[in-house]
Amino acid sequence: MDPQVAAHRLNQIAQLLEVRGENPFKSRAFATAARTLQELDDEDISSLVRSREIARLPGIGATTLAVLVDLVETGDSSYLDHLRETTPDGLVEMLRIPGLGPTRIHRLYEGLGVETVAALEKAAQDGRLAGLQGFGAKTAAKILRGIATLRETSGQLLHSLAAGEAQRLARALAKLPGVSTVEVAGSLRRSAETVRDIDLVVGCVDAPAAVATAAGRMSVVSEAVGGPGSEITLRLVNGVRAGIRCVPAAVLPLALWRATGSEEHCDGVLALLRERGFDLRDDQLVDSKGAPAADAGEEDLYRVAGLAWVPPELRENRGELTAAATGTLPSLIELKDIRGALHCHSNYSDGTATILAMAVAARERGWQYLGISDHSQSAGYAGGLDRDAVLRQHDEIDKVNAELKGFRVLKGIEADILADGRLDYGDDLLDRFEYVIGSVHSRFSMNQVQMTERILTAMGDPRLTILGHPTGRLLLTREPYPLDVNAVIERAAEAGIAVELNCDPHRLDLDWRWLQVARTRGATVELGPDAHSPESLSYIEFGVQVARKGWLEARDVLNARSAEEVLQFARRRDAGAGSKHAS
DNA sequence: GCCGTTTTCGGCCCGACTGTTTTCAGTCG
Repeated sequence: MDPQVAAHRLNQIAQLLEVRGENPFKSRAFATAARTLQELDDEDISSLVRSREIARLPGIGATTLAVLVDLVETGDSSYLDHLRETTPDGLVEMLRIPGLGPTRIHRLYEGLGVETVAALEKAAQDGRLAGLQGFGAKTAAKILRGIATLRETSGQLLHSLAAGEAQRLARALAKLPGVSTVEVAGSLRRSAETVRDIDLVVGCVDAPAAVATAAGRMSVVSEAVGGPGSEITLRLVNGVRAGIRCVPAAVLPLALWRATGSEEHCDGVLALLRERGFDLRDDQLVDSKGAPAADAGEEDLYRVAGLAWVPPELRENRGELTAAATGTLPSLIELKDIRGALHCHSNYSDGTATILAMAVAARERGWQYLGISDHSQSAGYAGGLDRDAVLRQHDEIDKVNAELKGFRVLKGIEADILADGRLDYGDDLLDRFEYVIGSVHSRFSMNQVQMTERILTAMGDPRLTILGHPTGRLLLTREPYPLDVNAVIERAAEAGIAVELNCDPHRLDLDWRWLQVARTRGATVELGPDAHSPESLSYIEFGVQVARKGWLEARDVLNARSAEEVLQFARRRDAGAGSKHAS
């Protein structure tokens, strides 16, 4: 039993309990157990479950253990089956509509017999919803907007989820007879933040069509739609769609190139090829006489087109062909360039681990420093630090630093940017931090003028080092708040403030399209894992991929610098603003 | 449903915002 599959089942139980109106803590207990499983590195938890050892993990108790035992022994959960049979399918889907929670979903079901999103839409349109006790016209309008968002985003997957699915599917495909290699293509290879489906290219020893047929019969497949012989579209058991293209191993590199896209980028390259008398036929590079060039790879293709090789992340037709033709492609940042992280939480606020545990995990990643930036006092929901807690934390950081040789923990804070643009502590306390991240966590419904003014005001504070998750978006669930991002980037470049690329896979904020702008304007970018546990330090890996997509080089990135340089960056800003005050 | 300074049941993230009500419930971060 794969822990991810088990976690998925527990989450399904949690959601069903929610919409059935059961004790919310019961639902949360299942969600907590699911999260515990998600964090396991094991490929298979069967023996852990059979020995009952898994019950020693936090959040797994008698009932969740019974579900896991059922899953391992029968491959299914009779409890989940029972819940599914007695709960309309549409209710769980409604949880994804912003502004609609379990209680109201339950009331709509009881009061109006609404069981599906379509029926909900109808009730919102014809006035029945607004007539229900506790509901009104504004709620109806908000729900209709929410349904529209749901439709736009349904079927899309976060990059992080899709990447995991793609790896699992690739491993399964690699085991089929006649398969030599499996490569991830499409928007996933281009490191898009969300994807509609997974594209894989399969290199075959012979008979690609037979491999495609076999792929359609794998156990993880619920439905297979055959393409023209060697192509097949799969719908997996968990609803994810995957396009599989099977090709002779010899032409894999160029088949992969084509399947990687984007279409506009490929069309541009092909046009240049044709200008020079070459073409691509059956995934082979051919010259004007139609003779195929043996073993041609991606590099050869670009070379023949008169271009430098373009990294997959950049293939979006946003100037990369011109840059490749003139030798001005950026030297993209790599994971090994990262020397530390600055946006991390500890158990002082809503993180799960101690400062020491976080620091040790960071050191194991080969980093030289870790900045702890817990929430500030206004963030009550996240256990924000009051003055005493800040002072205690600084003492603890001093102790950890004395203990860890050759590694440094930095004293940071993620201070809320309040509604009026002030940072969430008085000046004397703010001065005690070695750097300050400012983030918006409340009052999202301001208009663009107000929100821009609020953030620009915060950026006027000389203590602000980094602007955290600048647009507040949550991918597939919450739109960014309205903001004049151009003005913010402009100010960041002028004032020497770093803008964050928050690396949490749900955020990836700033958007990579804006990173390209930030780089052009000369603003520094910080890659923040926003880690709440040692494991989530790995979010930096998504961040680096997205930073590459935004054309960033190591020199553009704050935490690709040493701890001393980071502190200089923070201090220089302080000093500069100080002299301005004096004049 | 899970957990615990702790042995048996009460607490579990808590305050702001929104839209509904006219004092509060539901949702969200």
